[in-house]
Amino acid sequence: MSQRRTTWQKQAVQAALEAQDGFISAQELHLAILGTGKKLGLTTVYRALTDMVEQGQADSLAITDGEMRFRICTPEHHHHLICRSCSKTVEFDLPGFEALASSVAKENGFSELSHEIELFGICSDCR
Amino acid sequence: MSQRRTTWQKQAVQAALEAQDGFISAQELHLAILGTGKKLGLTTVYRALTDMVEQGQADSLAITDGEMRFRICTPEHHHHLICRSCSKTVEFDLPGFEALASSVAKENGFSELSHEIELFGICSDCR
DNA sequence: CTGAGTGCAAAACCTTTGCATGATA
DNA sequence: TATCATGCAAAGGTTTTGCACTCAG
Repeated sequence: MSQRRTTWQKQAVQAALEAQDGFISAQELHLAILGTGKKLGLTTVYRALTDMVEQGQADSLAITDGEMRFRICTPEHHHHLICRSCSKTVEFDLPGFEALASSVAKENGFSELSHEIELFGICSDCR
Repeated sequence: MSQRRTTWQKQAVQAALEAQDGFISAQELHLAILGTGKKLGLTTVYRALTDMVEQGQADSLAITDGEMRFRICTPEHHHHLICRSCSKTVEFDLPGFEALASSVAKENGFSELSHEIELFGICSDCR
């Protein structure tokens, strides 16, 4: 597909994504990088993110707002509770949850289950 | 926000959505309605769906393909395993999963937890 | 009657693609 | 040098908005 050359643009995208601890959209990431003084095109951000997802270095998630969000793929197990109304995201830890999830995934022939388990609800502020 | 008048167009959208047993995009829903002989604008479908989501009559879900999907909100508890690669969706049942999910949601002040719990992975065909 | 709902077209939006230029190995 | 990557602009797709018209209440 390509030989994956190393460019400062790709490194900038990866660095900017690593600096985030949650999901971020391509547009936001682009602005964040521009904010650091580096100047690169939005197109490049999209292509770098697509590459990273293909190589398993990043996860992508679509929320109900028209933008796609990306996140660095880490071995950490994060679970998110996402507010359907304001998109506020809360991390939580739930022992046993992951085991249940992966067992059901295996039963259905699924592998590489996302470490991101997303639950959607309405948060207390929006209730 | 509005006085929610009853029109045959809204009824058609709701009926078409109820006829589906899974998620369907606004575009597909529009085509489905046109297929029944009824003629209405795509704009109206979007507005009807937005209304239904606001009133809690429908659930919306964004997958990583650029289209938003909608689904009638029923008391049934469905869980989905979604393939990150081909978007194939498998329903599964996992006793105890829901209890865990709702308990963690309550602990974090979240209510109206979605009955749709989505797990993302790679299915056997795409592995 | 009155105003919310509809529908068409145009706008806005995010994302992808084409192609010439610039940079990497 | 030979490719691959970048970046701009344009295209592509979905969703939203403006506005005159229609219809439910």
